[in-house]
Amino acid sequence: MSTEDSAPRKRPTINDIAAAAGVSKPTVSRVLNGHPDVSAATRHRVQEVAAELGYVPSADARALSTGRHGALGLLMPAFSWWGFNELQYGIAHEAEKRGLRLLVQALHPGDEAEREFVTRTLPTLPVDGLILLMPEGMLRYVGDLARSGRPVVVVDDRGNRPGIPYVETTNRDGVREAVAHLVGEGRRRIGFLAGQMGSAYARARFEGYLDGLREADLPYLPELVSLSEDAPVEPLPEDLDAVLDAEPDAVVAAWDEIAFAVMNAVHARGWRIPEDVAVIGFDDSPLARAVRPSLTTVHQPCREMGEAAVRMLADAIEHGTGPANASVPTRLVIRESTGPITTA
Amino acid sequence: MSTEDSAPRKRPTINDIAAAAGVSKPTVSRVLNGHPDVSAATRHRVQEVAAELGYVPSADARALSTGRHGALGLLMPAFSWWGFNELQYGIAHEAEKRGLRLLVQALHPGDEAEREFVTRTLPTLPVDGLILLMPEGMLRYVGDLARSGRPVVVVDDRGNRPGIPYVETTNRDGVREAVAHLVGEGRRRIGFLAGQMGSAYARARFEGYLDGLREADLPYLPELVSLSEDAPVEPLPEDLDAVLDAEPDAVVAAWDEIAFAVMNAVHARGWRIPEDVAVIGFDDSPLARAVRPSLTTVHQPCREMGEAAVRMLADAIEHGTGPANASVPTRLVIRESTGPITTA
DNA sequence: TTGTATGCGTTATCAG
DNA sequence: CTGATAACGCATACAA
Repeated sequence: MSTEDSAPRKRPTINDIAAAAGVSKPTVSRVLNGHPDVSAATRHRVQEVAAELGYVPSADARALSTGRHGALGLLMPAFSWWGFNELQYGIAHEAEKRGLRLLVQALHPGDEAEREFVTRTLPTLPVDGLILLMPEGMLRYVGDLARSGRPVVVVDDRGNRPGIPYVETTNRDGVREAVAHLVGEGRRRIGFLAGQMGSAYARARFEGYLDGLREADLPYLPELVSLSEDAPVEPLPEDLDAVLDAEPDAVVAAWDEIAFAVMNAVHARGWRIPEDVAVIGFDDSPLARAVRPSLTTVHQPCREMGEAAVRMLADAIEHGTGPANASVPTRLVIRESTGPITTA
Repeated sequence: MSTEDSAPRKRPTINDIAAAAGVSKPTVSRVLNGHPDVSAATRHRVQEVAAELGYVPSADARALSTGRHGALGLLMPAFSWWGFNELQYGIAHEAEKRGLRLLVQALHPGDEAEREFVTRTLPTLPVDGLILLMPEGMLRYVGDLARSGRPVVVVDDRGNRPGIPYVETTNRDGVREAVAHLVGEGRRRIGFLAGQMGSAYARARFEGYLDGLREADLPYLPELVSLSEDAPVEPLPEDLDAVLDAEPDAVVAAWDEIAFAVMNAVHARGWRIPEDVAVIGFDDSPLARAVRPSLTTVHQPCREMGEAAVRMLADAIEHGTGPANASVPTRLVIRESTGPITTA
């Protein structure tokens, strides 16, 4: 019905525009790239013709000519992470705003695969910069990454690499606020539970706990704290029990998974949440909202972290900016697992 | 310490290789692309020199020359989905195996944004094919997508578009098996709960329920079923209550969220799971494992679905294969919410 | 089996 | 302000 051909013809190039507009190729290029030194008349004509022809630039040709790919790469680990979806959306969104495409590269576990990746596939990626997501083992190679000539940003690095810029969240402050919230509800025996402490953010959150106590002039009671140096992600059941034996009226968990374990243990003892003991987590993973009672927790702004990472990377690509980390603020999300204390 | 320059020199091109190996450019190209008509001697020499120089091909140049980008695009919706991480990992993995890169493009909600996307940014994407993930509103434009000249595959299309190949899971069979499992545990009054039925997979799962009943010679009891035509994602509380009032000894939920709602309602009545009533979900979302009791559910193989999508797309790109859908098999994951019946 | 010439679509350099 | 011309790195006819 319309006048368009249904057969998808060859895409028009700047050559076609040039011919149709009666100007030269470079002039078209200048117009399309917004260069100032073009007469208003020709600029107008060229734009008109370009629109009429349905011109879309060739990313590949541009990349070849400029030496820049106009894209950045996201290296994703093999394991699933609750915040990945949001983080990537933030990255993709911010990248698009800046005219950058997003290339995703899956990382494979295992030494062999990592080495192979760094030496073989990494150099071939047509990207101007890299975002490395919680690389775990990859961290050993992060130096090589940086040396590959392209700027690198690490998101939520566990144990920051010197010289590599990273994006984190306000781990310390977030927990401090959480403690303050509990104090405001009348809690005085506030416990802290963490699993493995091998990461920078775990230590930061513990510091935030101490800050919170200090701020409220509460004493540090070792029996209310478990840092399970060598435990897996969650604290050992006996450590958890030990803390509960000390009868806290609130527990701050270093991350949500721990909070869920706490809630189960508390329920098992027949104690009520939040009447007898309040529970606060960290992350605001999807589970936090779904669990009963729903979990008050420190929201980790994954989408914003992704955006920040892209901003840093884009700056580094354009102005060769050096390492300048970013710390995206958390936000306390109050749900059902906290509330005024009821127990004597 | 080593002999390498630390200053990242200009990347070597096939020109450099040609010069160093004393052959011509095209010869190098042929060797690198595995063309047969090259003498073993030169082939060897070229490969040696290429390795020595640390040559990596330029994806951009190759794309420009061949007219193929060697990449495929994943269109991701703005909302979070529990299976996205796994799905994308499957896509990325399979794409890499086939030497394809993965471009991720975020979709923005809203009519204006969608139209803008299809007409402006979509044509510029340097990809040879597109994977469209549960596009919701985008479905209106899926025709335009296909007409853009590049093959398109839809993952988990709700209400399949004619002519557009899609990847789904065995919704019908999965539920049938779930029912069989319940029957095997002695359940006889098996209910079925769904939220909105506007999607193809919801209807398929209901059919599976009917299949299961039929297979076990169980009667279809309308009072045990709620299809809430116009409800939101979860069924209305009154519908749920109505089904429970009919005293089922098991409930199959069309997806996990519904199962969680069922579990809460069952607990609220003081009934035990699974002793009094068993519950089975569909999806195997992360919550299913975390909830107490953990949820028996039909596992939806997101990673495999991603792999299948890439296979279909790659075939379509290479051989221009027409629409040939894929159905990836589900797997029943038995956890605590089912078990032998105890109630009289 | 190998080399020459040319083209892919764009930007950059340099005259005019 | 504009237009020739070259260059980006690679692949492909075609000729040798």
